[in-house]
Order: sequence, then C-alpha cells, then structure tokens
Amino acid sequence: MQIGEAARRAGLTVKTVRYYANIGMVTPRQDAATGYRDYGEGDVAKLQFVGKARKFDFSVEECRELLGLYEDRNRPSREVKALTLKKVGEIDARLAELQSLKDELSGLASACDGDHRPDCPILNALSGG
Amino acid sequence: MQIGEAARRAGLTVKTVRYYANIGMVTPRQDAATGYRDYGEGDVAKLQFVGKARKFDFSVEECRELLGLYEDRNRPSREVKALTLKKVGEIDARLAELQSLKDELSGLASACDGDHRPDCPILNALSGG
DNA sequence: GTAAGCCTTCCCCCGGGGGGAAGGTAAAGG
DNA sequence: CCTTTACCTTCCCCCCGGGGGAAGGCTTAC
Repeated sequence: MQIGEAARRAGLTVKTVRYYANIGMVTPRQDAATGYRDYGEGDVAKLQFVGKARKFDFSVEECRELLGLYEDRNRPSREVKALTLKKVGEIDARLAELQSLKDELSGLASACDGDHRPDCPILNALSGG
Repeated sequence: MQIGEAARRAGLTVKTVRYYANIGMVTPRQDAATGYRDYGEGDVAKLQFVGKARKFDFSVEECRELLGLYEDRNRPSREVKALTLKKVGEIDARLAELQSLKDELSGLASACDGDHRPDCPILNALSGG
C-alpha cells in the first residue's frame, strides 16, 4: 500500500512515516514503476509499534532498540524489561524534579497578594540572591 | 565588564549570554573602541533573574515577559501571580501525564518475567491492538 | 616574538518532525 | 480529450535553547 494508507492505519502523519523511513527505522519496499514507497502489513505493524512506544515516552533511538527486540523472536525478555525499567527510572527522576519545581512555585504564588500593588514575592525571589 | 565576567557572575555560559543579547532579552551597551559587549550591574542582575526563571521552567518568551514586569516598578503583582499560576497548571498537567505513563510502564514491567525466555508482556502490549 | 586569554561573527548540530514549494503520476468526471 | 483532484516524490527552512568549534582580531604577560 502507499504511504498515505500506511500512515492512516498506524495513526501517524505521512511526514512522520517518511521520517521513519529516512532514518532507517521502518523501511518499506520501493515500487520500481512509480518510485513510491510500498508498505506491507508487517511495516504497518512496526509503525504501530513505534507509535505506541513513542507515546510511552521512548525516544526514537530507544524505539529502534525495542523494535530490534520485537523483531527478534528469540530475544530474552530480560532486555526488554531492563529498557522499560530504565525508562521508569527516568520518568521518576523527572517527576521528582517537576514536583519540587511545583512546590516552590506554588509557595511563591500563595505568598503573593496578586492585587494591584507592585510588591511581589515572586519577583523578589527571582531577583534576590 | 566583558561578557565572560558577566556570564560567570550570572552563572551562565558565554554562549547563553550572547544568545540572550542576540534575541534582545538582555542587551548590553557596546564598547565603541573594541566592539565588545559591555555589561553593567543592572545587566548582570537581569541575567541572574533570567537564569533563575529558566530553572523554574519558564520558557525564554515567558522570561521576557517576567523581565518586563520585573523592570516595571509599578506593575501590579496580579500579572506576575497569574503567569506563575499558569506555569503551575502546566507543571500539574505534565505531572499527571508522566504519572499515568509511569503507572502503565511499571505495570507492564512487573508483568514481565525478565528472564531468558522470549515471552514478554511489554512487547505484546506495544504490538497488540 | 609568541603564547595565552579574551573577544567577535559565522555556520552546523541535537530531537522529532511540521510546513510548504516544485514537480511527477494516476484515476475520475465532464 | 482535458481538467480537476488526490496522491506521491525530493528539497529546503522552521521550531527551542542553546553547544561546538572555526576563523580572525585585540591585549597582556612572559
């Protein structure tokens, strides 16, 4: 099938699918007559797989790695689990960072009157030592 | 003072400080003789202010806005508070998103044996409908 | 004289594509 | 048969927030 239908079936944009072909992530056959990319069912499955992994916050490089494991029917599940746990750890770190950021900011916001007067603890905090 | 010392005192890199000058965020005077950027105390204060606001996850554009409020000695604190609360809301949304991502991923990871066998619920989830 | 340490502008790089131009192709409608 | 529409292709520039480094100019110190 052509790239448009493959993209629709994978829930991705044509641009994205073409990008994945360019970086060698999901490489379809090429129609000799038209020069168009020619996607098969397996390609669509891979595109869907990558689309979901991206939603799970895996980077394109990590998707490439997961895709390699996905295609290797004999890979040990250990490797997939390790990659997943690493990602969970990263998400945890980012969660902690965002949480402390939020705490500081909401502390400042609640200390600020938020009226017409110019005095503002938020700006004082940003400008002070 | 020259850009190097201004950067050191603000805790930023020279590249970053030059970038802020280029985008019109913190614009120093220019030494007529050498053509070098010439930073004053006020400029350093602004650079420090921006540096802290960036750490609080404000975008460069938001920093520009905050800086405008910071320089306006008569601004109402209301505006600063509104910007801060908007940012807190964005952080909240991102926190929820990351949390649900983490839940899904750790659920998958705990369902995966993680041994030498190829069966893996994680990959199944990524490839399945 | 020359080496070190400043400074300047200039251009390419990252991720992950989006937007759109210019040009080829195929099918359907009038 | 001609035109419109809907595909497809490659190509290049754009976003953010700078980082890396080249090429070149200026002092200052040894």
